[in-house]
Amino acid sequence: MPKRPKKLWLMKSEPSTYSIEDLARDRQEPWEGVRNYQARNYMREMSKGDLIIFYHSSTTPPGAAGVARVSCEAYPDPTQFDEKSPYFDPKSKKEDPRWSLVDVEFVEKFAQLIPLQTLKDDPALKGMLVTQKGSRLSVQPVEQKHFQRVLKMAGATTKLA
DNA sequence: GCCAACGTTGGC
DNA sequence: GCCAACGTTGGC
Repeated sequence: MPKRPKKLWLMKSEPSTYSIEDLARDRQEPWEGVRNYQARNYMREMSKGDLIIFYHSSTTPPGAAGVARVSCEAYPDPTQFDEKSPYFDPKSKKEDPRWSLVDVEFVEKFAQLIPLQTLKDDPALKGMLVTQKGSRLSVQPVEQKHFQRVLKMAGATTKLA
């Protein structure tokens, strides 16, 4: 198998639903419930080993909370077929599943959350999707220079390969 | 709680 | 295929 460079991502979660602390406890978690095609397509591009900035949204303040890692290739999200799940999708067919997910494993929790405003104020992060107004996408690609910069701001121990 | 920015749905 | 209505995300 040829090695390919790791891709880098940012994934948002409301900490009241699932936080970096929850992931630290669980070690690994299926990223259920993404119901946006663009976000789904990005998950389908992911490979085991890709690194993720774990972002806390809809909280005060929102911001980058830690680092996670993709732990498997995308597979069908089982909650789309579960009538009792809030993520149930009656239009999705078993033989042609509409929604995918990846499993995500804990890597590191930042000593301190890096607030969105701090990310926005840093000229080195100009162009990073999450700092742009109206960016609602819950799964986004991150450029290496931006990922590296966030790690540095956080004093993170994680190193890019 | 408000509302801007989008994505989705469905009538036509 | 257009687009109005509606729903959701997520910062503030």
